Amino acid sequence: MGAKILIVDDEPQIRKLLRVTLQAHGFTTIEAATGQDGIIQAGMIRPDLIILDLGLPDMDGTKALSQIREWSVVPIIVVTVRDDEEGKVYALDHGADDYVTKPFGMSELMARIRTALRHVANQPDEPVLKIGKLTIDLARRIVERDGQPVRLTPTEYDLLKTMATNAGRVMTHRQLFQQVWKGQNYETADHYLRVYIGHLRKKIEDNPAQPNLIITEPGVGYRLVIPSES
Amino acid sequence: MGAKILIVDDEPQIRKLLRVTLQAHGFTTIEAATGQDGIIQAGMIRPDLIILDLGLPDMDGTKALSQIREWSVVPIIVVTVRDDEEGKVYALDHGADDYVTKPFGMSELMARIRTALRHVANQPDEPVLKIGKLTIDLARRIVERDGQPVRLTPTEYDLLKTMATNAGRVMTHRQLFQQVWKGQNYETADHYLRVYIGHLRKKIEDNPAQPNLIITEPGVGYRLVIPSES
DNA sequence: TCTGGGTGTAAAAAGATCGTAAAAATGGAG
DNA sequence: CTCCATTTTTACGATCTTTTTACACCCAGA
Repeated sequence: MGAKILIVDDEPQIRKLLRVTLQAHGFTTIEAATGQDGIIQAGMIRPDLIILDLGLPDMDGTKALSQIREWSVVPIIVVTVRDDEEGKVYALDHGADDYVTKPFGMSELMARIRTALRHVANQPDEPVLKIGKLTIDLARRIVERDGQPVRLTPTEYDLLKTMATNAGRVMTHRQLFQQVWKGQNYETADHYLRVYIGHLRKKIEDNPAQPNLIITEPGVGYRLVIPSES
Repeated sequence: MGAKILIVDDEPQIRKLLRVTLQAHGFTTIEAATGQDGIIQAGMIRPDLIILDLGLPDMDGTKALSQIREWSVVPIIVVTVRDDEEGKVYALDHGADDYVTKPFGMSELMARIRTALRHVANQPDEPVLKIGKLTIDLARRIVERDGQPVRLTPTEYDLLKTMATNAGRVMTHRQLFQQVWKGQNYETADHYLRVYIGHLRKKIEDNPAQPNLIITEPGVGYRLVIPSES
């Protein structure tokens, strides 16, 4: 996942424990020992989640909570030794997204972090390749040319995909063949390629007879040019 | 505020306690004593939040949790006597938004309810999909075409649901089969698909012979097109 | 001008996949 | 047990892809 998590706690051993565990779960961690520093870091780094200890030396943790909430909706999980119900209610009503009492189980905290992150779940951007007037949406398996969808057969699509993911680079006959016709022995290979390159050109080139997208490198292979070149 | 809250708990005295307290705070309450009834109520009433006891007589509470999560993003606060960490992690990772252990303080629960409601306050997520002239109400399990209800068998519905929740995207044969025929081995799979895609087309396409909703991507799978495309 | 490797189109044959109807099996309700 | 809706299986023709075959091309170099 790799979300950035800001740890605001004055006890070094707690910070270390959190840091190690979080990093073991694939998160990136930033640390702050004081409320003041925590607020600054929250503004600078823009973490995806904040773990906030209420028992800070320089200021009341709830103060830090309120200050961060003035401009940010980042999920904040409050972690504290105080177990009084009043404190929980206060923190939750002042913007905390969860409240965990020390000592807490690490796996529970991790689950609560996942839950909090889920609330702001904006699914990661889909990989969309853009090469000139060509758009290739790998997740949706959609190819568009000037916004118009282009119908491709599986082999055509695979071929275009491998060239697009290596756009600007020359792909040798052998490389293309092995990527598209997986695990078949190289026989009439470059003839297949010629046929399918032909199909592709007919479908995505303005003028298939004079291709300016799929360039042939004689004796070597083919190359999908990226727009800056002509 | 007046949010509707569904209470799913088999103990009448707990339900009463929750009902009285919640109503005192201005909430509207609905009650269910069993998991089965809870799931039905969740679909019928569309509560703004659900309080779910895991210790239900008729079914495992986590089962109910998962079922509701299939079509709804309503906040669910799990309330239970079980205090084991494993259970907490499991529930949180399966869609619960919070986990409170009995006995709990009422004011804390109220604060956690307010926090949970805050999360969905600014993202009204209707569990109703609209794709062209097709309307799919995931909560009520109702499909309409031009306002006319469409009768679907369970398998047909599951198939349409998985395609609709991934509208615009190509679903491979394998993906569709695993979603709809859960945990069966891939054998005559794509044949089942052909048959059921045929059924669906007959029921939702204007002209089943020339489908413009469920289009087949030969060699790959099927795609439910979203209206902007033709 | 002829020759030959590498290349580009077209269209055929071969092969795989797809759509439909309808029969057989399954399973739940009464 | 019987009925009925649904699912699974069977069968076959239609359609789409891939592979194969055929031939024209361009451009060196002899």
